Amino acid sequence: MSTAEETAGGEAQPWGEVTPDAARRLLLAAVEAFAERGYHATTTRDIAGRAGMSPAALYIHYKTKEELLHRISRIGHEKAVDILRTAARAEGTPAERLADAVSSFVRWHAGGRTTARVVQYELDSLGPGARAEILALRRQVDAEVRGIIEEGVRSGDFDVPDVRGTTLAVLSLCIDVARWFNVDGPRTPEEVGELYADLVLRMVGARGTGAA
Amino acid sequence: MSTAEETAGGEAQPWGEVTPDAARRLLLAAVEAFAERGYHATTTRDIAGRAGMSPAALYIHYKTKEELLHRISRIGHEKAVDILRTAARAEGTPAERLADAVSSFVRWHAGGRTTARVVQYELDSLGPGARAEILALRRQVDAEVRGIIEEGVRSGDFDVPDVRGTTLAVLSLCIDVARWFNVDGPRTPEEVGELYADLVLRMVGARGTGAA
DNA sequence: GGCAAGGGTGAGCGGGCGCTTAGCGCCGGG
DNA sequence: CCCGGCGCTAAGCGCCCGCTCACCCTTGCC
Repeated sequence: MSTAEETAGGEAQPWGEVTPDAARRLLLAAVEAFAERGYHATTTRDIAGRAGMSPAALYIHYKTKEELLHRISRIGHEKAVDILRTAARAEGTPAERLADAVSSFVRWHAGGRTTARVVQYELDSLGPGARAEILALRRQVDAEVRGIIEEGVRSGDFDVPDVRGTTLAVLSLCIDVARWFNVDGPRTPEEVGELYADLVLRMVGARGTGAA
Repeated sequence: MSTAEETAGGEAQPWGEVTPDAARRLLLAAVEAFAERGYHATTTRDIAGRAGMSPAALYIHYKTKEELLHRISRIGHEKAVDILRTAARAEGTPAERLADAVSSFVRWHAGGRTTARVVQYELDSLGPGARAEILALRRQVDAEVRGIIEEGVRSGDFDVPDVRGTTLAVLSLCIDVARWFNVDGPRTPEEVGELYADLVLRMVGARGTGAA
């Protein structure tokens, strides 16, 4: 709520639940570093330095460097599922709910690009156990979007020959925003969210909304 | 042309132009290793080992590990520009050319996922000079696709309110294929190419083709 | 005021990294 | 038959990595 919960990039995040304070600062520093240089190119000394602490301090709160990535990834994926679930369970036509889901999901990827980058692109750096846990959350993400599209097809609002493939494409489009979005670029997260909601409605052949 | 130019994954690549033979084997080994584990997590010992050589052999043909990535990235991007340029300069309606460009670009990302992954996702691991060179090639990629869309808008075949944004979305969709495509999955590169060409034609509001 | 507990530090260990160097075997030309 | 050069290897250098350990300073309870 307050600006104290935002990073320099202006991203409000649900890191408030992470305690104690030093652990949260380390997690935030790790998100920044992983997003900038990638997990493997980031050193524990760099993370600790960004958090204003000595290299050894990291190991008081986290067992390994990988635990940091795991924690970040799980919190991020839970947030993603939450965003999509909220949109999917809302009232309104399938088209309205799909547009809402896409625009808020895109806003999250663009506005919280730092976090989203780590969440979406550093999955392979996790060990087998942690990766399996995250993949389960990803299946939930897929299921929420597919649910909206299936409902639109049943009600006749959408025209989609390949539901699974189209779901994949819609999610892919949203996720890739984290790769190319630039905070200093010409578009705001809100503008990209609107544009993408429009494009997705076209992809599912929605009648009478957005697409002329 | 022959199977000798293909990797175990079955990807035919233009690595034929790379000589001598040992240099090509090292480059191929680097592509595989970078795609599997990422640039920073790959060791020069691993690359040399995959090519069946000692660690020191690498430095006879390449000055640094980064030069390997640079070479791979440039060859890959040149191929990408070539694919899109060929489709853009072909004969036919804008819709036909856009569908062709998307389906062949997607086939390249899916079929040559190993190479495409390195080309699309390891850009940040390059130094400033090399990155600038590659970014110039990326602008050519963008220009080719934008050109087709602009032409379709002028001729009235397409309905696109935001040409730059839609171009970005189309390319983003294609590129992200390299992230999620799985050789052992249910879809062939050709099927994904067709599906995506259809989706893109819907995104640009193409009249009378593909989208019902 | 004594003291246990816990967050923090400085120094450093073992190891693996990118890269170098001295030298070996093979092969074509005189 | 000798030899120069090239492709390659074995060994290893210096560095920095993830992580540990012995110790310190603050805080709250009696």
